[in-house]
Amino acid sequence: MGTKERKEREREQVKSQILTAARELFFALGYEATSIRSIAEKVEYSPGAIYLHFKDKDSIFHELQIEGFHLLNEKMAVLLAVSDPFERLKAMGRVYMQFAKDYPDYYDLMFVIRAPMRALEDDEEWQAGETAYHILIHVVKECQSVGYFNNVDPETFSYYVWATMHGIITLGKHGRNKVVCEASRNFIEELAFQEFVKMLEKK
Amino acid sequence: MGTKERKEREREQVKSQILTAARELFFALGYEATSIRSIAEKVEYSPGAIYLHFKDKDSIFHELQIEGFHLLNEKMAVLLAVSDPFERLKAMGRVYMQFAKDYPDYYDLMFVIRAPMRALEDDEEWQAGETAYHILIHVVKECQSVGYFNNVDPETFSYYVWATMHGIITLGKHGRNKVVCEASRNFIEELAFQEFVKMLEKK
DNA sequence: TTTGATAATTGAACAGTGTTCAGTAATTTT
DNA sequence: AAAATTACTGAACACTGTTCAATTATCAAA
Repeated sequence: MGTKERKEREREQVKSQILTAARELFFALGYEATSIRSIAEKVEYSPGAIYLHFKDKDSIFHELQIEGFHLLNEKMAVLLAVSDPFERLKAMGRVYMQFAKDYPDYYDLMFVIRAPMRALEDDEEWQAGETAYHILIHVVKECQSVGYFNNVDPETFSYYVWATMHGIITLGKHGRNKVVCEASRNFIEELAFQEFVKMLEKK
Repeated sequence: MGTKERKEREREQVKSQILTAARELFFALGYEATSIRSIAEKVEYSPGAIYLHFKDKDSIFHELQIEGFHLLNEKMAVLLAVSDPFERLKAMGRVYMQFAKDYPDYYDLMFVIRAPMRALEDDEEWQAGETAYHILIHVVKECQSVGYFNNVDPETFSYYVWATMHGIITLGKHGRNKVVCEASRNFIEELAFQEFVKMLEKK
């Protein structure tokens, strides 16, 4: 009697439907504006039914967050094609920036929005989130082995590199600074990135 | 017949009371958790009365945001005591970082939270927000005049410097990355800042 | 096939949010 | 004292996330 297995499958399917609806609404309306009720309506269930598959709103977006990390890791795969360590580091910056530009909502969920992060404490799934950072540390170490970044702790330096990229990505995005108008944002971010690369080259 | 002036004064006073209540609640509970109703209760008015003095919730926090900018500008005053341009630039970074640490809620309101920023579009009061950035550009130019940062556009470079500081400040704060646990956050941010300073020194 | 148990689903309710507005109360002017 | 102006209230609206008793559907055993 494989009815139990089938039920299990059906449950997974419903859960996946909810997740799909949540994803679409999230990309269209953002985190705050995506309500449980709107998700429920999209999958044609009652609001209460959502809570049969997810503990709360956060845990829905936690899954989307994990998706984001996996997607970022996939994007990082192109780095394998770059053999020179420093070139690879630069390419990594490019990929990271492009990811933030292509999926601003994922980026917010992963690195800006406070709420859903709680959910991934003491969680092995966080490995997905760690990976990119570990790759960064690895690449930095490789750079050191070919003469870059001497007399520097690779972990600290990696964190600094990450922070810089994060700053370039988020400074103009949130709280439109007027200093940089919407139109020229991409441009100045690109320039800031190039500035950063120039700095790295001289080390 | 100074009744009109008195009424005006009374209105200002009530507005200031509301602002004070909002500020206290905001620092105690954060932006989201500070409700119009809780503000109203604190000043012993009905919720509707708030809207006699402020257009909406955003415009209340807009005023607090301006406060934050003014406070930051005040903190920047110590820079006048530093004569060497590069030392002044470093001190500016320190002040900015300390401000973010001392008043994290102000910082969020000013540079992270999306919502209240809308309110200060086409607003002369934004000058308060511009000031610090203009000081930064000025200091960078001074640094250039004594041999630092050659062959670099000062505005772009300033933006890059700002973005780096912003990144160092915000990366660990939002979405506790687990990569850096709560306890060691201050430490790694300090190290990242020092790393940045080292980079700048070599330019 | 009917019964009893189990699982799935609902929809109303709770306590909260920002915001509006008709109605009331206080104040000032005539 | 009456009229006009201003200040203020509090109920209501349309939302939010979340819970839970009641209902319905599904399935295993008799």
